[in-house]
Amino acid sequence: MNATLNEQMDVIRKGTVEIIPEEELVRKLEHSIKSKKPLNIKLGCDPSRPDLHIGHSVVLNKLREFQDFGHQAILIVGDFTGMVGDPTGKKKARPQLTFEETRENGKSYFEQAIHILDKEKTKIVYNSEWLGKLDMHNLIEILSKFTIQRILERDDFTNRIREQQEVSAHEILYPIMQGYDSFAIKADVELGGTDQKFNNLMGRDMQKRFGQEPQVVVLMPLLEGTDGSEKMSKSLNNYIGITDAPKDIFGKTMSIPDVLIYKYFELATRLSPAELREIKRELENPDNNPRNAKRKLGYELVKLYYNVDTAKSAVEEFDRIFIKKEIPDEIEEYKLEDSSIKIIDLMMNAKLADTKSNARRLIEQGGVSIDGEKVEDINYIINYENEFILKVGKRKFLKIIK
RNA sequence: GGGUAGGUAGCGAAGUGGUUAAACGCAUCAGACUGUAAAUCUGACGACUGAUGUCUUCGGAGGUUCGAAUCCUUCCCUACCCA
Repeated sequence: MNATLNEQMDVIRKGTVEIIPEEELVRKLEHSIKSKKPLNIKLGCDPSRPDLHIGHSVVLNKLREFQDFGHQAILIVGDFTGMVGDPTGKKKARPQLTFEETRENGKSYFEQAIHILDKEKTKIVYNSEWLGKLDMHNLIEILSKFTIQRILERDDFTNRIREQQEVSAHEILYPIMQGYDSFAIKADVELGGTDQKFNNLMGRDMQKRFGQEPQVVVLMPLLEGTDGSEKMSKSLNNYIGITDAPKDIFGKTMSIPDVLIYKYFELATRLSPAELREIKRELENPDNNPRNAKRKLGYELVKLYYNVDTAKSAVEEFDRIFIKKEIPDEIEEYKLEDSSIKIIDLMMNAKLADTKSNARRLIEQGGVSIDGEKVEDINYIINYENEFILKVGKRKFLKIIK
């Protein structure tokens, strides 16, 4: 807790879309510094999808930054909402989770999140602890403080009503419940993606109406996935998982479009504002190859989720394969059963192609080579003499042994 | 319960009796180029087959027809509207 107000604000402001309202945050921080009391930083997490990717990391990184300044991180697992089954959005109603599942998912979320967060300074709570205890009287008391108009202001609801899509009655309770969470844990700050704006503001309202000092809402941008256009998500397969293998984290990073490089630096790494300014300057200089910036980005990400050495070897490996076009130093081995086999069958057996047509296609298109020599003949029969390297496409290597 | 619109390959979406394994877009994969697994360009993209070719697909099941994703019957499912 030694950082000054300006130091804290400089870091906290980094990458945010909106801080509502910023003056209040300043005031809270001032007070916290003076009284040496940490702020309660709230982050709600969805209990249904436990696979974290760097899209989730945007908000977690921000939380970590707060922690590093000595503040108290509180992860709220929305198990109560999870048990009800959240139908929000256009997708089908989410499956209702059992109590055990919500605990399991919460645990799994936590285990992944501590790759980013400071374990010692992270509190994890389940909102059923308080929501499950409310009775009808309490609910009526809460509801009486809000109007339907206010709740329907949420874009999502307005749009769906206009488009004549259904809005379930209990859905309007979700913002209320989330807002109540803020009250229950006395949140000073709530973090969220821009899509959470309404819900997070609801927390402010709730606290005000119950006579508590309202939280400040810190909104982070949504991060586009490796395809460069859609929001990162597992279902679109454009994600970089925080538990992905180092070479995958690095490789996927190298495949993001150039325009996203800075955004990733800003949101997915925890570089300091000064370091970010340096990156920005380098990117703006046309003499610099953006590849190098991206290489550094990949390095930073691997370092974040593994360590410096792993990050270094990921870079070296990449250079070797894609810049020098050599072969990687560790190649998976495949044990050959027969001493003579058709190339197509070998590709099938080794799972380098899912169908024979596909294997044939790869050969026809010149994507297959043996020890660096392109295979031209679809019917090529391999007579095994010595171990050799089979390469399919740009990045699939297999050492064939016997 | 009634009405309407639909269910086509990974997704989106054409096609409404015959060169239709099925346009097009996206995604994917390969190649070229490059500054990278970026961008751009080219190609492939149901399965099997060395090639010619063969076989199985258009929600399910039946049927009409020389011939159906396209017509008929029936069943299932989805969306919206009315009650």
